[in-house]
Amino acid sequence: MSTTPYIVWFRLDLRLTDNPALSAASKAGASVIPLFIWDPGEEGKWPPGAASRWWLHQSLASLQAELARRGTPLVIRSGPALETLRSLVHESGAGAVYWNRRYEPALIARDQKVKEALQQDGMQVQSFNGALLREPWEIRNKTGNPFQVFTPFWKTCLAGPDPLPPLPAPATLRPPSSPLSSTPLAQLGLEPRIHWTATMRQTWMPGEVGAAAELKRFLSTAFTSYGDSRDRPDANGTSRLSPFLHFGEISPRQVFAAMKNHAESAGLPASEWRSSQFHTELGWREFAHHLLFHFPHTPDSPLRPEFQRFPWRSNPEWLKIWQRGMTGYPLVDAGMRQLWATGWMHNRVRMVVASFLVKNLLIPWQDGAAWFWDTLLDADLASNTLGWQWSAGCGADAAPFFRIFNPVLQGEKFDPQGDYIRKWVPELSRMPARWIHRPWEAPREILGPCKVTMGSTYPEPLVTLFSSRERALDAYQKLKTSKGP
DNA sequence: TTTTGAGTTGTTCGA
DNA sequence: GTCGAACAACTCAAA
Repeated sequence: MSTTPYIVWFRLDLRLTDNPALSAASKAGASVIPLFIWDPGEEGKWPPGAASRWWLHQSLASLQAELARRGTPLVIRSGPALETLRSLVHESGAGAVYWNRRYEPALIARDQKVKEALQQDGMQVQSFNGALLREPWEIRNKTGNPFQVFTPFWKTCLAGPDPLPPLPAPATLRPPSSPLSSTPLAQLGLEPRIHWTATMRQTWMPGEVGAAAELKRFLSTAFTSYGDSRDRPDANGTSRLSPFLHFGEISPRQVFAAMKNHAESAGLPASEWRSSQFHTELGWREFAHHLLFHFPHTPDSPLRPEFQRFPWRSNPEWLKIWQRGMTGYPLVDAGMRQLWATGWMHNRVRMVVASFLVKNLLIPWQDGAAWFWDTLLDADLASNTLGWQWSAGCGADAAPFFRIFNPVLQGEKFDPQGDYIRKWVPELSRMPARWIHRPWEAPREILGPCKVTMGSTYPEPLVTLFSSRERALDAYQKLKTSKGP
């Protein structure tokens, strides 16, 4: 064992269980100094948005409490990472810095610089994989290139050995001999000044404990009703693990292992649970990171270069109407309002609102991605980029451009009773299921008693589905026929 | 080496 | 009402 303390630099791995950097440091160091550094400026164009900052605050509070319980207080500092690390090394006499990797392009570059500089200082520096089942550089197709199609990518991932079982939380953490100063969490200013987080507080319990509870809740349905109910925004059928996974309050290895155990104890054959729809969702998370790593320009630019020429039409007014959930299409509006109120939106509805923005309104997908980035609690650069490029048809293995969701049909199919609409668009709550997804077509004798006046209590549709669809297909046609750089 | 078939999440149209 | 075809283009792997 070393005679110096080891710094564990916490980033998007805010947990004690299955934390490779923490486990390694607690074995090797004389003591462990858990550190969190707040410097959003180092995250390039993608510092955490308002919703993410709220979650981060709660999650840090939870980590702080867990570490305090073990007698090893979390050190919180703000400022440039390298400078902060160097001064903490100076104060504490630490001999090593360990962390778990991040995959955002700006942070890969930052971490590389930090690593080299600290090594030149004579520090031992080591990074670990705490966020993915497979590292992006491990997976290649037969020609040695990164995959751009999901199915062969995931098949290749699964062909390798199973991920190692999750690490237990270190049994004991030895605190440094003298206390180190720490910035009070509140001073980071992560929580919004205006108080709009009441619903989020009721909906979520950020932190490692909350993550474990959410996983436990979900497991009982993961192999039975998930396949049927995951598409139903009117039911609580999804895993809701995305924010916990993003902040690393639970690792994909833990989820993988829990699913495996649960399936085996239920006597489910491996072939069956490995092809279960939720298991595949873990694959999409991996695929998103794979793509971001190999194609680092994709948060801003389309993966398919010809889409640079696509005739998007920026429209700040329409964008605002979409953001506020006032498009006149109930499913779109319900989704956008759910997002605003809770920091989360059902996956099926995310696809519908994205399709509506980029296809029916022809607004650049980057505008939608930016809004999701600011408002989603689970905002994740890899997943957000994949999702929007998939929706816009300009990404890897993307939806064909002509696949344009019809929000009315999607509503009638996946929210047949209209319960999701009633919850998030209360001005339509009296509408019968027959008309709730198409109120502008409802006869007067229905609207009246339901206290709905189109254009007054609820907006008229912003565009007509038919003509906006034609316009999108026409724009796409032009893209195909125009040849250019 | 070349060819072939399949590929997360849909809609519309016409038979 | 139901059903298949059309709606693109390209990646990837298997034949």
